[in-house]
Amino acid sequence: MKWTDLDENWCPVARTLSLVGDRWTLLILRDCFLGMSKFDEFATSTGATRHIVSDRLKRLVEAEILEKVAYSERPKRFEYKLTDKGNEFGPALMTFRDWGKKHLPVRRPTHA
Amino acid sequence: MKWTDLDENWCPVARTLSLVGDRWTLLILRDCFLGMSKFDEFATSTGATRHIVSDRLKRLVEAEILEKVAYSERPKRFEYKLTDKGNEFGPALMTFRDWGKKHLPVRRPTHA
DNA sequence: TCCATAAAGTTCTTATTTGGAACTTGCTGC
DNA sequence: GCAGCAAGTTCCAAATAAGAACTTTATGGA
Repeated sequence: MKWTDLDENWCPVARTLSLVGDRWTLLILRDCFLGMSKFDEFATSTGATRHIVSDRLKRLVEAEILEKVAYSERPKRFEYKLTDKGNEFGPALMTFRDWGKKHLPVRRPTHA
Repeated sequence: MKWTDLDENWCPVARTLSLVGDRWTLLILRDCFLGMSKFDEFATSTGATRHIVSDRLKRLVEAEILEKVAYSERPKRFEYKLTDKGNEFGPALMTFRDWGKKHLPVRRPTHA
């Protein structure tokens, strides 16, 4: 079964997962909430390959979770901004954050 | 980059994703909250292959999100129960559910 | 002029994960 | 002793992801 097949599933959790249910997508969204908006920022911050970043941003724009807006003509440069729909996903990431903070503490500190 | 490399990441969202950040894992957890507990229930309900179900359950048990308990000796049969740690993940699934209900309505009704 | 750098992607090849189906094991009941 | 169930495992083919290099459009020097 392909995960895009979940998009008409009876369960709203499954439908949500069909769209954002993979780690790279969710990490990119986290970065959006941290204020990032550019392609290379996402690539560097998440550690995903440029290929993946490209693919996931495309999906997110298609789903109207992000909006692609030009911040420079010549050379054409774009940034990605959360739409209202995207912003409303914030609480979900906060539950992930809280659960992670409580149940998955870091053993060895990471230096920034 | 492999997603298990995220488990010591500075970001609690990333650490959470390293553990549960894929659609099958999250669907299995959804099923647990719906009261399911057996291998075949997960396989049927999620549509994941038995291979995947086996792998994900192993991970979840290892992470102490689920607990594998025998409900029958001879033949040995097991069920998977949410631990306290697992139960506390409930709010995350609820935010997914709520977001899905609001932003991803089903177009054509699925007949149960 | 020529070279370096930057952003935002795309392309390529190789490795890893999935998908799908069949097989296994230990028992129960007919 | 054959069929069926539950809980997996094994196998191979197909899909996805990883990693690095390349492209395009433009700016800032030396």
